[in-house]
Amino acid sequence: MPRRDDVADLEEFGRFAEPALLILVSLAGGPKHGYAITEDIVDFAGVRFGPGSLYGAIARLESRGLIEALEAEERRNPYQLTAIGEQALRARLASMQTVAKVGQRRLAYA
Amino acid sequence: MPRRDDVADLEEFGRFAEPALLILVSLAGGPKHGYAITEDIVDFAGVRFGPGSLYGAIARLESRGLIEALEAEERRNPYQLTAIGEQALRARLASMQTVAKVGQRRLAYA
DNA sequence: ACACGCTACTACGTTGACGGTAATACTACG
DNA sequence: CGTAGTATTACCGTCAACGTAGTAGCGTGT
Repeated sequence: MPRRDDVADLEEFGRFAEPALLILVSLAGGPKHGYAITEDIVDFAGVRFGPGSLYGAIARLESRGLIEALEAEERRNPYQLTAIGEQALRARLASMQTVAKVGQRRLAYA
Repeated sequence: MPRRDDVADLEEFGRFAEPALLILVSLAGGPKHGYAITEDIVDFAGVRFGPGSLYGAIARLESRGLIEALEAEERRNPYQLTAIGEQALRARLASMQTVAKVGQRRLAYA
């Protein structure tokens, strides 16, 4: 039962996909390789990244030590969260929720 | 220019300030001019934007019809959310919370 | 045996959002 | 009258985001 992105038009202001964050969230569910991450993100966020966005973001996350490569099997390059990456994700999600709550409270009184 | 690998900077890995979103949240609390928006964002998000980030983002938001200029008083250029901007913000905050919840649930089982 | 789609990437090029610095100008305070 | 705060415009470099194209193995049907 696929829930299509019917609000995609509204989401479409600017670049707001935030590949890096979504990749971290995906890896929070366990190690995955690139393609599996893409599919996972489609499932939980309704956004599909092209290879350019995906592997670009993965490379940046790795160079910053937020994720790390596991041993490659066949053509697959699996990655997992590092301890730093997990901490960073936790902090990031918390501040996201704070902002979201502030915004929603303000919208309620508007 | 304090660029270049500040790895353990958990609060901001990469560019994650998202001026546009924070400006919309700020304006959800009522019309404001640029400087007031900056100070408001410092209060509720703990982030201070330089003029380049702020007025750049404002210009983009206006050209996309998410915010609109009010009559200027003295040197101040106040802005307010448009109906589209409000809808967009609502949708955006909702999807942010969804992602945040998925992430936190996954981290809990890790 | 061949085409087709799915998997899983690599390589490359563009662009514009982001964020910094500098400059401007007005006001208020001691 | 210098300094701090207010409020903005102008300018510019950088890199994340994102698209497109190409490569290549595997499986399934016809």
